[in-house]
Amino acid sequence: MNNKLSLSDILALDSLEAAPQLLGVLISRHLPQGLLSLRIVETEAYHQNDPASHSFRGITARTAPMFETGGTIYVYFTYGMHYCLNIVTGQKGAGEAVLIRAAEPLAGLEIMRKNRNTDDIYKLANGPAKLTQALGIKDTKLSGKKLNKSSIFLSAPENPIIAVDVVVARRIGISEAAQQPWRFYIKDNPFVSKLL
DNA sequence: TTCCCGATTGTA
DNA sequence: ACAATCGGGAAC
Repeated sequence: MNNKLSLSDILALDSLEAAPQLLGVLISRHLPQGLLSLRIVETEAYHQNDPASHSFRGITARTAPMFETGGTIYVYFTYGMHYCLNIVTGQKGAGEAVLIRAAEPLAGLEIMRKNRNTDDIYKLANGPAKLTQALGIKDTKLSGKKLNKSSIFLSAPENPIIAVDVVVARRIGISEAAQQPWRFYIKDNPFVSKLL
């Protein structure tokens, strides 16, 4: 792994390569109430040749953003009540994305506490739908928008994650048949979604 | 048009 | 362990 890659370089990678590289990267959102910022600590890779991926069956109205160029945002609605945020990676037409599963809150804590209705900092964004709640994402309007050209943007970390601190694990919430070790998280980080 | 189920979370 | 809750996509 190479931590000298720029963000745009990372977004151009295959999702399996990009997912671990996105650990430690800062994700932020500008809201009228203020700036929210978090450090990504857990990701999962999805790609077109992957039965568990929404892109597996091709382009639809919902999944079209997954087939856009790296840096596009893909937001989907699930379980009748939750939204999850993905960062599309790779080339246009590839159908790849990285699900942001958990992050460490850095700025805008009071706004996130209000959005999540909890004071526990460890529970603000330790799950994909908790993260979107913390960020105030309540619909799929951001899906198809570009990072850094919308309210959501990424920025390089001051202290990049080193490869030895990245743990590889099975994805969560995926049927057994499609299980693959395509989840990545920062070792011993207390803001990850689960301890397995 | 009908039916099944999910890249989850909070509560019992 | 399980209900909540509804849109997407496959099947009819």
